[in-house]
Amino acid sequence: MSNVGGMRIGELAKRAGTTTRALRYYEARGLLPAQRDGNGHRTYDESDLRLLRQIRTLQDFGFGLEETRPFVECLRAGHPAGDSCPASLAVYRAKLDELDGLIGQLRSVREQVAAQLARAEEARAALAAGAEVPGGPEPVCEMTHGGVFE
Amino acid sequence: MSNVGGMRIGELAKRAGTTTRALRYYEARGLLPAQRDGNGHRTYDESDLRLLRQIRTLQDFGFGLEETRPFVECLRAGHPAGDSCPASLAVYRAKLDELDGLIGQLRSVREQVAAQLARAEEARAALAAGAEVPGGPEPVCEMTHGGVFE
DNA sequence: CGTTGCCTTGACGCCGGCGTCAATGTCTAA
DNA sequence: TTAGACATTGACGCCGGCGTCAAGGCAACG
Repeated sequence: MSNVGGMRIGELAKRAGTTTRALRYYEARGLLPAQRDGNGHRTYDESDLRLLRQIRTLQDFGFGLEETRPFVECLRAGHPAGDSCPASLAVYRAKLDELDGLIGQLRSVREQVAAQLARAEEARAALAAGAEVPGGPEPVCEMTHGGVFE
Repeated sequence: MSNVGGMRIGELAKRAGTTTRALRYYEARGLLPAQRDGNGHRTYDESDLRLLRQIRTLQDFGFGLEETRPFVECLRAGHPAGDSCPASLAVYRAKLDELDGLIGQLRSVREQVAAQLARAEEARAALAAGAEVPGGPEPVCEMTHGGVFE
């Protein structure tokens, strides 16, 4: 059943498009344990590659490492896909909620910043117009005039 | 011109809704320098409060400390508002771009996660339907059945 | 026999914005 | 006098996901 194609950490890293440092980190976190050969070198097989790819995919989507754990365990349990298990689906849903909340916040902030910008630009336009009027307000500082007083 | 109402760090922090630690941090960053009294205690006046409020407002909007600097310097230069200066407007615009990019990314991720979730749910529905058929696929593991094999 | 190349563990660095001690000083009220 | 409430500087901790360096081991190749 399990593939015999043992590879070492460098090769696995390359094939998954990541680094050996990351792999050791995953192992330290208990996310991707490795077999060892006679020299103490980590040994991985094809199924490890699948687990690792699952991790990487989720990471690229912005999932935290802990959030990938259910997917990895699901795969290790023999399921056809990392998201074949309820726990994985729960993570999906939680992430959707999180994203919705975040997107909402960011849009709100964006609106307010845009409003501030518009207001400030208008104020500056009003100032410029006032400057054209004889007896307009005195110049405010160097930053509004390109370092004249610098 | 400058207000005589000298207060110490604790009071300023309270009035601005922040902490003394933050104020010392801002000073260390050169963002909000303070006068000292005979005992080496920091002394602030009302104008410092205005600067600090500008910083806090922007921070609440998600601006980094360095991004607040133009606003603070603008105020210190005597302008009526922190965003009366071109440099501040530039920060506004940069932030808008940043937010737009971020929001776009998050929406893209949201769509893909939603699609994955839909796909996975459909797959599970198909599995369940298959189980009802005589001679359906064998049960996959404990995670799909509530810990039967646990 | 030396060099290259892969592997090992351990430990510190980074980023941002402070929180949280620790040890010490100063002023004030009872 | 003593306690309490304020202040000071210095320094380490945190979070996440590694990067990067250090010091060493083992194998294969020329």
